Amino acid sequence: MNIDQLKLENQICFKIYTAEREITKLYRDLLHELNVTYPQYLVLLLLWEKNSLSVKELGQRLFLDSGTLTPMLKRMETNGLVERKRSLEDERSVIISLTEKGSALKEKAACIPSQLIENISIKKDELTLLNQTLTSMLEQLQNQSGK
Amino acid sequence: MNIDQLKLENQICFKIYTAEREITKLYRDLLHELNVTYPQYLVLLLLWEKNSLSVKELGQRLFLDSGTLTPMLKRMETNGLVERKRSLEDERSVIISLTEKGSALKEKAACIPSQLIENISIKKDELTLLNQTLTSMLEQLQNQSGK
DNA sequence: GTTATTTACATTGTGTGCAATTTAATTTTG
DNA sequence: CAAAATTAAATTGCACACAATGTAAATAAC
Repeated sequence: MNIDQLKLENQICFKIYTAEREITKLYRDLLHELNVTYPQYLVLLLLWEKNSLSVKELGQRLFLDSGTLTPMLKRMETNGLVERKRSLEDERSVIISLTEKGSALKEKAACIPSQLIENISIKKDELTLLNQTLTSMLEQLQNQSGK
Repeated sequence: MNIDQLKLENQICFKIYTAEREITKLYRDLLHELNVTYPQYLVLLLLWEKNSLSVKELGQRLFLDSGTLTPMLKRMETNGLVERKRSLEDERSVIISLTEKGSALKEKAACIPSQLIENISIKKDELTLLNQTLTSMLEQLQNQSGK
């Protein structure tokens, strides 16, 4: 094993850990006006595509479990962004749907992806490459933890 | 703005967010035997290099503030890994140093970096490139938030 | 058809992560 | 040197993230 790999600064995992927090910080500023957190914004992104989704579906898309989602969705309900209703077909399932207010936020949020890219200011080539590398890394990781 | 950028799956930030959690999960397994969390392991990495550091120095290296570090270091103290002492030169400063137990963990942890790389199973070229890209991205982000 | 198993959420408890504020020590300023 | 400003930690409060467990509904097994 290379001795340099023991140095914190050279560890890819520490970089990803740090990058995640820097990005969340950036989103915090951008989302401040909308009064939502980054994980809540992710939920909204999915609901803006498809007006209602079950907790299970949200969890599958975001890789989050009910221990995280249930309290988060309750906070979003309290803030008037979503509704939570038991499914009629399957009483175990809870359907999350956008309220008018939650739906209306979509317009306010339209500028966020471009603002974000601007702030990251990464070259398009690099972005594509980074995306590819992370995608294959994620596949590895998620297959492994699935075992 | 490209419409595809609105899709969750294409968002680089979501990938980084997800990768961070997958990596932390992987570390959770690897660190289970040592009975430390990933952030605690990061503190130990720094202390294994230099036996004692102030909370401020730890914060600068890890980009964490006292609100995170103070309770975390107290937990590590409770678990017998570190000691916390006020600096004699500057009473505002708290010096964190390794105990025998904390020091001894280094050997047990020696195999972790290689195990991790194995689990991520990324090509060496890709790893180098990923590291470079994240490094420059982090510089951008950290310069910006410093403003 | 009843029992066993599985499934979908909810709950509990622990550990970050960070904004905002407080406290005490040190530096800087006038 | 005394008052003001700065600095280093600690504290408070909130929001994830997740393991472990509980609960009720649906499905599978027999």
